Amino acid sequence: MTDQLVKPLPISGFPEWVPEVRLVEQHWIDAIRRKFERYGFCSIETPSVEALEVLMAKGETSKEVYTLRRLQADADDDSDARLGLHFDLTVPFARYVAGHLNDLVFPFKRYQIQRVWRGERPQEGRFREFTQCDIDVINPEQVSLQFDAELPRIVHEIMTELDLPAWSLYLNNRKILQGFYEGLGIADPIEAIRIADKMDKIGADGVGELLSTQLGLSQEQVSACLDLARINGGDSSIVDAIGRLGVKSDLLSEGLDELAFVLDSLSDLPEGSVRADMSIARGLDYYTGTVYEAKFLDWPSYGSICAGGRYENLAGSFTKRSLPGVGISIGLTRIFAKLLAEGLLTTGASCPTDVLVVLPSEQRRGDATATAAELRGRGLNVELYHQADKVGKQIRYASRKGIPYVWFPPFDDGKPHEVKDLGSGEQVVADPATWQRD
RNA sequence: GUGGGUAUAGCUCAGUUGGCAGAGCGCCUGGUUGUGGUCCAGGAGGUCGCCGGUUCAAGUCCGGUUAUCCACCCCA
Repeated sequence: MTDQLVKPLPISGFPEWVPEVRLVEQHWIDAIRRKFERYGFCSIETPSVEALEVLMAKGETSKEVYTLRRLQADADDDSDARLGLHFDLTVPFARYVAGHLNDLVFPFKRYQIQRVWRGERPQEGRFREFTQCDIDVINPEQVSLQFDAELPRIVHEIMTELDLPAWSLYLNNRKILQGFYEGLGIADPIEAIRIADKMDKIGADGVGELLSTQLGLSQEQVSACLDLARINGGDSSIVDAIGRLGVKSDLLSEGLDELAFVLDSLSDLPEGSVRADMSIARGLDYYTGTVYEAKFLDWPSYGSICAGGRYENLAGSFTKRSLPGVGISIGLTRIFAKLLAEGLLTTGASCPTDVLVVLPSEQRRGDATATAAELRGRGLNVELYHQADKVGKQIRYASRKGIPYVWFPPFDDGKPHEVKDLGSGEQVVADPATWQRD
């Protein structure tokens, strides 16, 4: 027992915002949601926890999963022990689809905006709790390649609407990488892909070094890999460039066809917003075709602000039906936090209130309450100042919260209502039944 | 998990070779009568992260511990 104060420290990696910042974040979420719905994606929400075996179904991410346990659980009670907080929205989505096969209409297009948790060391742009905005399309047997192009288009429209600093969406296709590496006779293409993905981090020399020391590749193989990784461009002409490297495999040409299709489909987007880049691989091993990764141009090492790709059978662990899909995720928290840190967010009011109704005196409370109610009835967000403080203090309250208008009910019988515009300082006679804000 | 930095007021930080705890911003009050922002005056607010050691004396030096930040790993 103690009556000492607990320091109200924020928890590292678990961001929270002051009201005026949160208001901006809510507007972002609204904009993202509207755009997802504009393309016909429907919303689902899955529980924050999944069975550990679901979370572990793909990849070995066990170390970053937070597990659930009651503080006072009996020693022999492990009923919750098999639950973990989800670390992304794709795996829960796959489980959801597999579990609701009979209730869903396919191709199933869903969006999901939820928090996820990862037990990693927090850093700039790296959080332990953050919000992802996912869209995925999933369909039995096959998903049209059109979706591979539609998803980046949606993301492009959202990022444009949010007016983000310069960014680019990088595109690749796992089939190209895997086919190319197999065509080179590399035994472990998956591991080679993983190493190649570090290109922007450790550079071509570093990647070459790892490829030769860890995978034992020959000098020719290494230089071929690096030649491939160096190829990038905004249109399908890069397909020819890759072809000129002289490696042949069926998988490779399949990947090249797909990539060319996606690039051609997006050719109307502004120059540079979508680029193919052979050094992009994505760490997650369930991607099998198109992969996406977006970054800020000014802060390339900040990490990806958006990522996704195509997977042939993500739900394979949950059902025998073949359920390929393609999806993309916007890293809302990562993007938002960066803009906040760079001072690039324009914040306004800290509350949604349009009008503060002044309480002139305790005797006038009835009038003031009625005035507030009338304004609310006309669709305005209105709060009544509940203490008969000095008028200056009441105005100051409105001013500090960013409330644009202060309403003065009559201070004496027979006097008119007045409304003050805090932006201009102007104060005019007004009728609560007809007043319109500018 | 590995390596390095930091820890002083609500926030951002100063604090000399060890000698009584500071600034800016923010907050509260006042500058008469029914009006915010600017300006002026006043005020509140700190076991100097925590535990131990050296010393007449520790925010300052030493050891430990915790938190935090950065890099690695990995990723939105």
